[in-house]
Amino acid sequence: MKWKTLQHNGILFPPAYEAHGIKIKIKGENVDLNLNQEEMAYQWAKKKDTPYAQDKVFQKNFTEDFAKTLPAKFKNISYQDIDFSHAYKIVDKEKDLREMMTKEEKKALALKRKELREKLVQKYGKAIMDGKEVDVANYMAEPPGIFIGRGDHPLRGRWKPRVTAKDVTLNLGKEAKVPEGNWGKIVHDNDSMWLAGWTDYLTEKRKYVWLADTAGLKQDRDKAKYEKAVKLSKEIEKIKERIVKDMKSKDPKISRIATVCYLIYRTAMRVGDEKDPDEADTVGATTLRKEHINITENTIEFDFLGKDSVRWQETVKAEGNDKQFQENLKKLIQNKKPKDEIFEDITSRHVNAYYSSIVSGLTAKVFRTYLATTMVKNYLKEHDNIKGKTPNEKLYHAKLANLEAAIMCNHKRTIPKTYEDALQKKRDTLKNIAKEQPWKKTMDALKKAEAMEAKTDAQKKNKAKKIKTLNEQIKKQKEKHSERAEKLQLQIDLSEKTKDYNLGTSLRNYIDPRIFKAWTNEVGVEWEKLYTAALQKKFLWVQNEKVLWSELAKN
DNA sequence: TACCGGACTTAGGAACTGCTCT
DNA sequence: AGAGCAGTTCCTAAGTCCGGTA
Repeated sequence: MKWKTLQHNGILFPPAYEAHGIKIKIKGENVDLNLNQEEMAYQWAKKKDTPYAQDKVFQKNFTEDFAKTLPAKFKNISYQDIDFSHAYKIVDKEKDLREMMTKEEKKALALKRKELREKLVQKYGKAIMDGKEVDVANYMAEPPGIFIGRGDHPLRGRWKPRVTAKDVTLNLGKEAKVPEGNWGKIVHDNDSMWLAGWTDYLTEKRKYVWLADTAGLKQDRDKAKYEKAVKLSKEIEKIKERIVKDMKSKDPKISRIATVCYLIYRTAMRVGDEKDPDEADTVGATTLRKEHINITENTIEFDFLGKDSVRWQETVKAEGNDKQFQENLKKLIQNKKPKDEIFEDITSRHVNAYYSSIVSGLTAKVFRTYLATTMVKNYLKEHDNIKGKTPNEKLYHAKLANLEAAIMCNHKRTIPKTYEDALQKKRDTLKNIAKEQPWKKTMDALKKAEAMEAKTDAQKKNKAKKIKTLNEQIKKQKEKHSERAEKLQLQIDLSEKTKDYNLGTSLRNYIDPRIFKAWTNEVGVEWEKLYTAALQKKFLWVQNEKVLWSELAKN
């Protein structure tokens, strides 16, 4: 049971589509559009300048769904048959109007948006769970639109229809007042955390409305996740021994399971669950195929598409226990074809059953938490001559630790289009800063003061005072100048190092926040400088933890 | 064991905000 | 003061894990 009482105001639906008077032609013939069809055309037009619009599968999928809504004679049209030029014109015009708006108009519009949002949050953004007010995360139903998957998703370009109240199930306490609306179903499932849910027409996946990270229930679970990783770290030697032993097992199935488990422990790879055929072809540890690995004399090379079709390229040097691992892999792929799964009949269930037989509650994903957290802890431990450094250097240092975790978890990002230009600009600015001498004027004043004639005691005193003040001023100016240069230099360095890595995901989901909490306390830098306002709220539970770096650093 | 589907966590990129530098 | 952009939040897709049923 997760709660006793639960009250909320249901969910909000996106506004109905407003007609723009879009006209289209199919094979040269004018075709009238109803509101739904026009909405589809409008959404397509909004995508026209993105790479999606050039994607053949995207075009074909959209055209098919669009054709389904049209008269029978258009059933078999192809993308090239449709003339969207009027829709494109309308979208361009809207964009122009937005850009032509004056500062004041933009500001007024932003303010209006903000006010509306605040009003809606008042009504839908709060729930009362067990007598306490808690924030709701996503209280709005997903708007209709063109499905954009990641990688080669077979459904990309298809139309995701509008969700209405009758599609939605609300989860409320028995005592709660049912919010007004034509809801599909009301349930009182106090074993669940969701407030509302519906099944997505297109993907046939269940969608949910959840509480925000700030809710007590969420905080407890987040802490429990990191506690699991702590438990794993305490038992890691035992686990490793068992896996290494079982990799040599005579029972081929046990050996296979142990080999996948070693892979996960060694690389922080995801376990790799079963997938639907109408999803992008991505893999994890248990679903790796022969074509994804290459074994050389003393390495194992991995190259495959993982979650979100992010490429995972890694070379594992086979040393120590890795030798057995390498041997097992070699044997496993021996008589297989490139498309064959390396671990054949092994699934995530086998892996998790095996792990939890060693440590209760242990599953594959805990390894990613454990490995990312350990990475950060060890990096900070090994680079501990930091206390005398500036706050900028300390934070830079923490971010390098964060980067280690991101690399471990393979949190890659596409390099931003403006990356090179932005970096060059920073380099140029740094060069200019080096040339600047903002203390020069003060220096001149100092020289003048020094040359000043002073006869009486009062004059001498006055002169000395002036010289002292100017010297102090110069010192301050120089400090400020060098700090500015230092800050920019560190920024440049970090942006080069994190070029294609995304630090946010590991910070949010994998690194035990108590590590950075203890470390920032230890070295005297603000914890808040590492975590955004939203993350500070997510990790509110950390505030009640007594964490000492000296204790954490012991193991 | 195979398969299905529900519940919950993790994920990258788009959209937006607000801060810094000129 | 205003532009430009870095940092942050939002969005929702895509995973993990597990219970249930045949």
